Amino acid sequence: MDPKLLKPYDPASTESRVYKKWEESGYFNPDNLPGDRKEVFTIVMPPPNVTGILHMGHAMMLTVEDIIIRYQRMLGKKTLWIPGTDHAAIATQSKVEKEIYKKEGKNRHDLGREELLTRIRQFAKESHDTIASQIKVIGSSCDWSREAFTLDNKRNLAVNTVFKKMYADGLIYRGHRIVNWDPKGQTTISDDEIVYEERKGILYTFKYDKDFPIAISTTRPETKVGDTAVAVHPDDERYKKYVGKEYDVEFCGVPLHLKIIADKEVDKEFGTGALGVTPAHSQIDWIIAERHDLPKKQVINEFAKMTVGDDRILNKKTTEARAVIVEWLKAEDLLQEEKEVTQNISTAERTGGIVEPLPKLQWFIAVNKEFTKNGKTTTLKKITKEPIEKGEIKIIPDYFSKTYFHWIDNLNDWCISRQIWYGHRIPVWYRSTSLTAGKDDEIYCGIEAPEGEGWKQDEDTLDTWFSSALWTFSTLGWPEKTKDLETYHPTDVLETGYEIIFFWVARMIMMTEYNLGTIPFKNVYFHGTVRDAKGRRMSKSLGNGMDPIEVANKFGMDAGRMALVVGTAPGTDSKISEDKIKGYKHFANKIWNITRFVLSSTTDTDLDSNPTLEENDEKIINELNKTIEDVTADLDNYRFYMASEKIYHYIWHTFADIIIEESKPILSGDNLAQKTSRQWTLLYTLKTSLKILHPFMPFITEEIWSMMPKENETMLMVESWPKTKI
RNA sequence: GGGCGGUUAGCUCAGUUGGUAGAGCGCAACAUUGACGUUGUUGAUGUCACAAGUUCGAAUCUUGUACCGCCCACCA
Repeated sequence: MDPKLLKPYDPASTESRVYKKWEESGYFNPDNLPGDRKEVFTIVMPPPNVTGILHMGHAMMLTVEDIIIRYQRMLGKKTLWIPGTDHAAIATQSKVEKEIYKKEGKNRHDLGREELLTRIRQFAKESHDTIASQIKVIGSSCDWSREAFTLDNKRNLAVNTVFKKMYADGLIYRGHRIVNWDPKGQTTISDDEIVYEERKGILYTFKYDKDFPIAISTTRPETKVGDTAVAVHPDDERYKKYVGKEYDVEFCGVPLHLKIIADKEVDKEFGTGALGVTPAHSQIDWIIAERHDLPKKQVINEFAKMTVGDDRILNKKTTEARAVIVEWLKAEDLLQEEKEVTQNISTAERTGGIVEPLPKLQWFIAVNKEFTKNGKTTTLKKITKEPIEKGEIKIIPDYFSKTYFHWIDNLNDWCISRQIWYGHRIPVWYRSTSLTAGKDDEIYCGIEAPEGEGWKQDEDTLDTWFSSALWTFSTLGWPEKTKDLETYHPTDVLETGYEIIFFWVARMIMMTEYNLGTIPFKNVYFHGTVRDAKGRRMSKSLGNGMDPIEVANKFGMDAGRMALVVGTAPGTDSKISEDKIKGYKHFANKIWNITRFVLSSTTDTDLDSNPTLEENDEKIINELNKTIEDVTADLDNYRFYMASEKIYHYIWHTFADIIIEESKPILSGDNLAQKTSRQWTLLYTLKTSLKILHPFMPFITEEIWSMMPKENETMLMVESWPKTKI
């Protein structure tokens, strides 16, 4: 018997050694797997952001994916799990910018584009290395030889290829529209990057001028200097007589020309039933202005400061200008009412800055524009929705399909250009000819820079989710026609958190359907959010985060993995505590001791001998078979939380508490037939238990496997999943 | 405002096609030192949120109510 078994199990010294052994075996790479494997099984890892270190949520994701891939590998499939990381454009750049500012007092413009990018790349590399080592600590059996990064050369080729194709199809366009501007991050963001925060605000009701006939209500009086109309509902009897009339007023020193218009968008019941139209600083007002051909006057700039007026408000921040204008309204006796209201304020997800709607020339993806695919007219919206509707892609748990449809139905064009430097630069070049000096009248979109003089590339980069949307096929070598792409795509399951269903899952489906005409994955499995023992989100500010590495050091990653999986149903948030993890550390110890008992009492037993089994032992084997069947069905149906619990329960409360206990008198007795039968049964049960536990607790099971009398030449990770027949 | 979940033992949660409830932790008592004290045995605790309905039978299906959580949304 292995001398290590005489001491308590020590995960710290075991786990890294076992991982190295797996890596050296080459079995993470499907090309090296033993046997003839016809069926293929693929997972592409959701790439963690290179903004820092992994947290327990990542650990949960990696654990579930590793369970799936290890199970499928043991089923005899050719399994590929591609690891990777995400450049996370805005998140990474703003993090590095912040650090540089803190240490050196310099901003991005002090450094310049190239220098900042050099610094960010350095940071990203370090972060990547940390993440890669963490992924290994968790035990992930992924193929490092195929590792990808969303911003490496191959992925850049994929991004540019897609951009060019969509541009040619008219699905990517440049347009002057109201976008979500983040004054803090100095960039546009997409609708999905907005986080609404409920705050108290004041709804002011006032008249622009003593002689103006209608009072309006707003929470942002400072934007009113940009008003070009007042809109009322066409059926509103109170205001009908004013429609079509035009007025000139001076509003806090700013001359305004206001037209009274009728538009059905206006809610008669809200406020005074009249809406001051600020085309340049409100999404809906922009649309109304388009309908009525109103001028769009921008009065707020990229720094959220006023660009009009006299020194009372000019160059003041919007909030300061608001106070000035309210004072002015009071002084002029124009203010009729101040009412406290709760409102949802838009903030930028990454920086927390209050989003300022601004009109800007940006790049968009047209989700409602028709195009032809396989001879059929369709839209991006349709091809994103169909695979779920038709059941080609199954979502687990399925109630998320409803959320998915709801999002698609309300989807607007996706703003993809970002005014930051770290990311895929937009593959578009501009040139002005001598005839139209100063105006870019020539545009070129291509994978490489165009020939000829005077071309200047677009300064902007792409939304990080653009490159992530290509992930299942860009990681397999697309646009090249690689063997990998042919073999491993579509992938089998996308395992990720439900919070990125729109950001990522939907866009992957959209981009894969558009570019490849196929689904990116057959199943989507959503894990829940990992929360602390009190149910709070883990965060830096609360200081309640848990480092997976510390968990591994303190309890062993096997224990951490079990704690992350047992009792955590898909789509449901779960709580984790040190107590829970500790319980599974005890479980690891239990298995260790079971092994010690079994191996020390079966030194002469040969599993190949197939002795005639006693009735009791037949029963034991039957019960084991029942467990295998249950666990297999659970794994096939993505019920990892149940499979893990059943195995735990079987090993501890059946194998150890019942089988081993009742074996003691048999083993020390003198009925040889009974004893031989029981020894065989014990060894068989141990061996089989290790197999079914392996996907969940890979380290300790592989370690014990190497101590088994005959098995030490092979590796458990490539053993076959137990069959119920003996 | 719209949508989606949840409400089961002190705590955390299971309960896959309807057959009068389970696990882990915790708690209580007892045992025991040759697999394991990171142990074993035994035990207690639940009108399965509430109401109505379908059914021979409902934690499980239907409808409604209450509370909690989450997501979405251009009422200024």
